[in-house]
Amino acid sequence: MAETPERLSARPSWLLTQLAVHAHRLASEGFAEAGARGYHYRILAALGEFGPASQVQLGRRCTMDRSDVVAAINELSERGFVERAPDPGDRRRNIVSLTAAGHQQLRRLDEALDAVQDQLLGPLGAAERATLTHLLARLLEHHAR
Amino acid sequence: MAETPERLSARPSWLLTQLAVHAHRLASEGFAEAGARGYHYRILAALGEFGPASQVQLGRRCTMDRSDVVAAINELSERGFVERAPDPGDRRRNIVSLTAAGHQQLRRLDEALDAVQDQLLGPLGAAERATLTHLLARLLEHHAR
DNA sequence: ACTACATCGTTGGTATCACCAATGGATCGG
DNA sequence: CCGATCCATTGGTGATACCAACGATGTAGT
Repeated sequence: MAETPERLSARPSWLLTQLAVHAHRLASEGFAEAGARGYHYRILAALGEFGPASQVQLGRRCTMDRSDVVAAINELSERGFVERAPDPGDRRRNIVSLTAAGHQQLRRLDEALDAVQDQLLGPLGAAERATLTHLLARLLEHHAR
Repeated sequence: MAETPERLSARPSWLLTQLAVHAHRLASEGFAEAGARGYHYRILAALGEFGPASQVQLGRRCTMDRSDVVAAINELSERGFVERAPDPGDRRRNIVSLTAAGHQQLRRLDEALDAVQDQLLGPLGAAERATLTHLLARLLEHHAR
């Protein structure tokens, strides 16, 4: 009983979106322990890898809308993880950069997210994980063209 | 430029959730042409495959919260796609069933969703699609245990 | 130089999905 | 018969993903 209709369970779009729900839940739980959420991690990750950036740049790198970047940075700066400074070369822009506490938070969230991968991929062996990752990466690149 | 941080792009949870965004967008566009959304399709699909059911049953089969089932059925019944009738054998329950128009809408949405699968899986060959589907199905079953 | 256009941050929305708590009516176990 | 449970419903919340519009600023065309 409580069977899922085959119309759903046989379709890749269903498998993908439903599994994403579980992935999102696992990640959210990990982030919540550090008082963060997905958008915060994206911003911190982009700053940690590419260095200080404008908010539009962050939006592009994180696949986030500009308005959502504003809110995320507000929250991150309230907690002292990032700093906003006016760009002297272009006064329309803000330059957002990581603080020391921000680096620390990023490392913390990194660890939490690593644990999530294992939970998510659960019963899959190393070769299967690689296959899945590769297929997903190809598809994502195709759709993000 | 506009590169995605490797912390994100290298993680299966990121690939999965981001690809799910694309899948959801494609499906939503398909559904929108018929004036529907995901929850509506789930309910129609469950009714079409398993026949009339109570709302709790529908919630279990569609992975939906009871309160969301209420709202979806309200909208579906306003459009004449489903009917609510009291269960004579248990007056706590409603028996929800498909109308003729509901069957037709289900077929319509089925076609739209089939087209979505092709768009979603884009560049993948048949064997790759099967591999991906199989891996996703195994993981989903694991998490839905 | 002046005008038209584009860009950036910001505000203030909307939709979808997922989930939770509480209520009142109905049913069932003991 | 009474307490526990089940069901539908109401009324919320949070996260993600969007969109439109505004003012300030910068750039390009003429």
